[in-house]
Amino acid sequence: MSRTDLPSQTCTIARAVAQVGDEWTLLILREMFLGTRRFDDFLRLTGMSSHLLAQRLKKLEAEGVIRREPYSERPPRYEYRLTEKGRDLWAVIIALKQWGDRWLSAEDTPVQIVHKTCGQVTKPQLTCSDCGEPIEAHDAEARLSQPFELERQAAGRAP
Amino acid sequence: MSRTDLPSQTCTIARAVAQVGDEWTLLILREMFLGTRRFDDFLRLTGMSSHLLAQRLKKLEAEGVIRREPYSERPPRYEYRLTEKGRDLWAVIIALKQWGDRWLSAEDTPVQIVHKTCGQVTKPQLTCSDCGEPIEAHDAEARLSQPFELERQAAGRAP
DNA sequence: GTTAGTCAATTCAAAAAGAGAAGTGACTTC
DNA sequence: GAAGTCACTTCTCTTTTTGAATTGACTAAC
Repeated sequence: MSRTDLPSQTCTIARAVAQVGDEWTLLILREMFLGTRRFDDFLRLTGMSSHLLAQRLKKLEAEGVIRREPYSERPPRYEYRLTEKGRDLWAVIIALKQWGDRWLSAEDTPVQIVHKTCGQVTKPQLTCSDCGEPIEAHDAEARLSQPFELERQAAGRAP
Repeated sequence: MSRTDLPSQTCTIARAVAQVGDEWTLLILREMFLGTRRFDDFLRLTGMSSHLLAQRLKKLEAEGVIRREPYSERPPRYEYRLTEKGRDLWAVIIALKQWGDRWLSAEDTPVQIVHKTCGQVTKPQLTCSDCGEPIEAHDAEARLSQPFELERQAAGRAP
């Protein structure tokens, strides 16, 4: 199986990975959340090649994660903005950031998150939607749906 | 700049992306959190090539995300387990899952998360560590450290 | 005591993706 | 009218990925 088959999987993690789970896409999203909107700023700030950037922006637009908007007619100029679907990826980027801050940083974190509502610097954490307590890997148990369970048992075997 | 330069960046998101931000690594992590431990189960359940799997497992081991442990001496057999650093990536995988469930799923979610402490099916959400309220992109403001800000201004220009 | 099977890989050739430099077109500013 | 900006596209070269086959150290079945 190749990466191009990921979108057709049942697993929603695999599908999410197919849409945004590569190095450059994640960096583009980081820049989006830092307020970057323009092609050459993405180029400059991510260091990726223009070829790749153009390709990824097209893919993200086709998926509905970002939209391309003219901000000048003459000369024709475009900028890129997150859609609601795109903005919803914030949790993914923040989760990566928290992990990076904890495990990969020598000094202080390069980016702090301020919660506008309460005004404080915050370290967003995952909490249970039911009881509100913070939740980590060992507090949780995964329960597979029956179709998904069957699909997994069948995987990799001759039919 | 190539992907191989990502680990040397100041940004902890870029560093995190360099360690775990690719398609197959994210799928391996999904399997880890579902309890998969053995080489051929990863092969079967992710559909990736054995070459890639061996390579990624080595990289993750070198980074300290997983560890390789013998579970049988004769014949020599190994299994892979998450380290604490690896288990801490749970938030990333869950964030991807929630996004996938919301935006990419036709039917019910294939995987439910049960909070062992309270016994309920939960949809983990990011909350502010200070006030405890749920937090999303528009509630937050990024504040860059000065060194990082300067690095960004300098990026892509001749020195 | 062969023969088949399991598991954890490694090897190899072909195909796909990425990197880096250069070029393009529609303008604006000096 | 020359130079610069922005949003790309094109080109070649290199690296990575794919997919199939193979290996080696065993065990279990006949």
